[in-house]
Amino acid sequence: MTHKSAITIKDVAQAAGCGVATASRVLNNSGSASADVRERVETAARDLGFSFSAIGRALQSRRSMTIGCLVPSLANPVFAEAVQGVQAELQGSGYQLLISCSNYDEAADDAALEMLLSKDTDALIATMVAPERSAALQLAGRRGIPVALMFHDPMEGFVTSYVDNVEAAREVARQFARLGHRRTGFLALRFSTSDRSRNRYAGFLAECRAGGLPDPALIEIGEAEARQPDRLAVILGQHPGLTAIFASNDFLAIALQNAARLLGWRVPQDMSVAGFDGIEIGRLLEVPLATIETSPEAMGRQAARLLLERLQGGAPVQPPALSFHFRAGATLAPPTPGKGDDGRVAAQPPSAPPAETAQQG
Amino acid sequence: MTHKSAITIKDVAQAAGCGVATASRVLNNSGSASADVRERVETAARDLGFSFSAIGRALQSRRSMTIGCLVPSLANPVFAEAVQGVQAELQGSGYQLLISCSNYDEAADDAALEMLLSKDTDALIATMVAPERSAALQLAGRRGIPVALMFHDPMEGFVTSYVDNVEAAREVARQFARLGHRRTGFLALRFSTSDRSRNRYAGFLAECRAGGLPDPALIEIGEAEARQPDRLAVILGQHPGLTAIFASNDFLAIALQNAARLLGWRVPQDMSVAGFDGIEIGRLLEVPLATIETSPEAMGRQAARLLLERLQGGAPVQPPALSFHFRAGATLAPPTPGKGDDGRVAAQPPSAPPAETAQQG
DNA sequence: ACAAGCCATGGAAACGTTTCCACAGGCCCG
DNA sequence: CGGGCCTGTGGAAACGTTTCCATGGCTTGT
Repeated sequence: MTHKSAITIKDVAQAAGCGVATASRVLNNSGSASADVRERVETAARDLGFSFSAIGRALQSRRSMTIGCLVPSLANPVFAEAVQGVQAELQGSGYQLLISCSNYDEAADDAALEMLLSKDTDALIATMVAPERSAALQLAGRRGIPVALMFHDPMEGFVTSYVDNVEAAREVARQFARLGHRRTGFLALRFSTSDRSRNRYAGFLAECRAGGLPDPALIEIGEAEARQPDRLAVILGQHPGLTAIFASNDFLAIALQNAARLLGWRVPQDMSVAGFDGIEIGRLLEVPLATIETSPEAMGRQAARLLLERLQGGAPVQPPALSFHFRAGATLAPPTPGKGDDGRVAAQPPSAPPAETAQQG
Repeated sequence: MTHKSAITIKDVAQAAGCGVATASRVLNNSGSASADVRERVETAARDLGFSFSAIGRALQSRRSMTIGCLVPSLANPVFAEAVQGVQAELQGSGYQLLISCSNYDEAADDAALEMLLSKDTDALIATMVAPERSAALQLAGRRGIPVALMFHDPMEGFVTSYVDNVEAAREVARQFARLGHRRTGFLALRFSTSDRSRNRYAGFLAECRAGGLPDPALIEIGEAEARQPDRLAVILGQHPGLTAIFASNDFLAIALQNAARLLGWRVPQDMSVAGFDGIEIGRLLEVPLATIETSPEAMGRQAARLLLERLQGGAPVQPPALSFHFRAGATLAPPTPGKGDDGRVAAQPPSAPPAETAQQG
């Protein structure tokens, strides 16, 4: 108790007057032991305040009971929630979570993964800049370490927990089109380092084309513009003809509205906006945000479950994409005739009330 | 490479035709070795794809190079950012982060801490429901494991990284009073499990009294009310006389405005609102949120730094509280005369323009 | 009453690493 | 030319645990 530490099973065995093997059996409830010695060992362990050394155990069992988790950043609530989901699912399984962040840096990604691997993690969960190029990820696979990806589309050799960004983005495009929007834009943050962002654009673009609409404008911005409304406003001002913009995430969608306000544009009258992710605050705003609702928490849970199954000997099996859900919001309305656009009225004016939801998955 | 795994230093030594001791010395650049054998060992290690087993090392060195971190939940961006700060500060130190969440449950708190301890973590960072009652925390202290708290006020026997919630809340009360508000309220979520919430109320109450104002109404709500605007509106409707409400965090402040809207109250004309934390979205809203800005990221970084210093042999030293900053916002205005209140005009009408900021720490 | 089996038990090996120690050879200096 | 001292090297112990195996005593069935 008052000692520095270091009460090993050897101390317990000595205090109980038995061998370490016996003490181990008693404390693990494995093998047999007489009531007598069982009592002595348990008392000794309690009195000495003994607790197992996970390291000793790990060394002998070749399992660290640790799962490594790599995400771009915990400052992004989407990833934080996913990790929370992983954590929740791991509760009670005996596995602990070792986390690492890459800050959206591809080199850091690989380095962090290697670090986790060198820590003898029993399994890995990762969201990366470019999983398809990651040497460390390949290495993990070759070593037979179970790996689950999160947020990424299915990829040869790895299971993943994901939402179909392409399909979700198509849904947004359909909503825009149904309201009569023709000149649209896609506002992207971290386009080069996020396959999610790229997939959303790809889906949006594909559906616009499928609907006979002009290609959406791709507006790429950096961190700085995202958090400085005046700078974002300048960029937005360079795209005057757009009547609806799809932002690659909800935070961006809110920042976008702020920038629009600086330009004197009203949402949704002068410009419609849709986001992605479905963060809860979006629902509470004075003008509720139209967005694609997803559940990062469920994604984390699923990824963790996939790993646990494999750790228990199951075969890797790729589950279907998680469902998403279009959340209607007041940031979305038909374009004001004559404003910005080329003046043509939408081919299909919104006769039906806006669909509340679209399910997929 | 194609093997399951398990290339140990023994294999490297064998391949290089030397003893394991020599291989260890070469690979660690400790002790001496001839250029000849050095070359052979390095080649062998590279060819075999050898990497050290952290477990073997930990067992022998008695240091796991792992730091445990316990927070209530990663779904709360405040804690997620703090962990991100911890993570960032630990980068390059060689320490890895083992995280656990208690979901605001006191029993889970203690269990999780014990779990982390049993994993042989070299140090601990924790935010708990009740650190002063935690047996596991005491145990860690007795074992000589460096511990740093986060978000908690200084506490005998432990260093902590924190912001002075009492003082910050007093600042909010002063801002309210300066604008002429008299009948105020404090909206609290998780009052019983969060000393932060309680301290904020305590400071708010103290300053109201110091300013000769009536005691603020304490409005406690649960998770359910926080995320269902209609239910929150019902509760809010039971407190008709209040002209300004201080919400214990920004999310709550936004939900509160939503509820007010449902009641037909305008913010700030019918009711002023202030939050706490300073989340970024608050700045981007159409009606920017008045709040206390803090930096959870800095808190995490500081906590991590404290631990690293102690792990390098430094003595524990309690740093001063981190600074906070009152962020003015459009949710705050003088009360409309005659509305709700007892009709008396504030003793000190706001002659000076609202102070932009208040610094502390 | 004796063989066969079961139960309780402890010694020892193994896991992967670092480090202490011992040993051998070569060098310098007296 | 011999003693002391570095340098390079490898064997072995230690870290804390689990598990294999051997041992010895006891029970059970014939």
